[in-house]
Amino acid sequence: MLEFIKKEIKKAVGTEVDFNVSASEKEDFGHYSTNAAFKLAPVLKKSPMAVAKEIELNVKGQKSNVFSKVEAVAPGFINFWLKPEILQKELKEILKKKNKYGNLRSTTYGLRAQKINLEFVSANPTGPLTMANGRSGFYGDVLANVLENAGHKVTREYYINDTGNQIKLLGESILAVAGKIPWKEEYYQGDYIKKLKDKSAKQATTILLKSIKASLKSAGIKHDVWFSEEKNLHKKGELKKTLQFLEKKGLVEKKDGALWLGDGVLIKSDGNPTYFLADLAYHYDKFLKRKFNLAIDIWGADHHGYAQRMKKGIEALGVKPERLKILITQLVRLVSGGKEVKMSKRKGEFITLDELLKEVGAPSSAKATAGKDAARFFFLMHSLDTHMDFDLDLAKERSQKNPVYYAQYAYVRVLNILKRANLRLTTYDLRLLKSDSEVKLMLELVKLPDVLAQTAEDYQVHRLTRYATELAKAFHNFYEKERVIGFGDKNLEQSRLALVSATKIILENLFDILGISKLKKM
RNA sequence: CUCCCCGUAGUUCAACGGAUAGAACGACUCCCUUCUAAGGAGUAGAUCGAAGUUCGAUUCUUCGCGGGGAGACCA
Repeated sequence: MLEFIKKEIKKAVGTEVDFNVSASEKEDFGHYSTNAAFKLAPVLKKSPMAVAKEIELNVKGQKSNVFSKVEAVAPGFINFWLKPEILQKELKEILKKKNKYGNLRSTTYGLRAQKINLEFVSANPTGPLTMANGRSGFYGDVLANVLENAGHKVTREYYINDTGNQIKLLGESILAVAGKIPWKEEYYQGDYIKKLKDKSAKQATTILLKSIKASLKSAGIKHDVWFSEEKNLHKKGELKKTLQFLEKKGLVEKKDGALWLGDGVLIKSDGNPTYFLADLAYHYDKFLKRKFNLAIDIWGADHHGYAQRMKKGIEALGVKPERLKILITQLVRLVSGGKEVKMSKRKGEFITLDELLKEVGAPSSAKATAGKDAARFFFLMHSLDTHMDFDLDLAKERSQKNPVYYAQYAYVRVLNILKRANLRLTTYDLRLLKSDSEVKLMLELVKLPDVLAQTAEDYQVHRLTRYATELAKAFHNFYEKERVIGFGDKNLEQSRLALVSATKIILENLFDILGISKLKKM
């Protein structure tokens, strides 16, 4: 819809200039508004208001005018009201395309389909998944959905660091907890280590990885590829190959008995490879062997300092650094009783993802997965840059008020109406839909493609949860104001049923992308 | 010491450089003989400070103040 309106306005603007169109938040500002006059004013050396007036006149003079009202407003905004036919036509489009509405593959958004590798979670198999892993897990899962919906080919990947120092430590920790070797400060603690007694490091890794997979499954987070550092890189000699590749290019230096690439060590003076080299080999694999156009890595803020080195590293591999996008998620702080509780994986002090899902679940619900939706929505509401404060007690208390239920309840209401209705969507006349709440609902419904397109561009996934709340609000409002079934007017009833059907479609498409359950009853 | 992120209603968070800064929860008023009140209508309530750029700054720049995170031959 935005693109469509922009095109219309562009005709009236004439001059080539970059401007914005956005859906208005207030009724006074029309359905949509633009800042085109502000952008054009310096070019024409006129005041924004004068330019706005001119554009207003041009729009009004157009033959195929799609607006019922155009208004230039001080200091230079132009507000647009869509003709009802335009909205009605779009509503028909929803009813026709059904679950394909919002799918950008077939639209004019002009996105070039890319082969994308999205790597997320990738927690070391040295302990259970924590709730912080949940944050990047939910985010990555939904981002993948959004990118796929935009027509990209997405591989969801989990990189398993199943070799190296931390695995060695894990093995020693198990022995130390059992009293077989002396204790060291850096060892892992926690009950789960005790349960692993008599297991070798390798066995323990396998067991822990299994539990990680189980946690992700119950959280509804999907991965396509489980990439083992040990099997897919070390055993295949990929580190050596990558090192040779860099040496051939003359980029590797020897200093203090170690091999360096820039300011990063590739091979330690004891002859062992570093994580950096393994990571380079991994990205060599992503870009040069598997030929992804774009790799998106989601990392925790505790690794952000490493991003710069990684970018330089892949540049050394001959890959343009823009092809690697590193998204940093800020850490989740755990708060209890107003005080921060330090989480430490090593010390075994953390809240696992499993615990979170269990605690946040609504007690009234019989469904075991109830917490899944609440936790997912909670994390997805926040931008990745927020330093979230998470109070488990508060979360438990508030979980019943989680906005996810607000959205799901709207869906339940939709289903109830349709269940009771004698629905024959052949006789409806959308022109009958002109009350305030009906128009507002329509305006929300048609936003879906815009919201999805923007998110596929800027990765701001939290926009989707906001949209879900706004859409639900528009529907609840409509539900309250207008009766759909059995109020006497059969024609209007059919028209409203069409509107409700369209709402069902949009909610379903949105829930699918968010990974939220489509509850039939609440 | 250097670098990165953050600072917005009582609380948790939104706001491509745009209009009267939005939601949710909490507080306070109202609304269930009608498709589930897990709902609706309404009230009160906020940009850390100081300069600068701009027609316009929560947003950009600089400097403070406060919080979080980095700065290994760990991963």
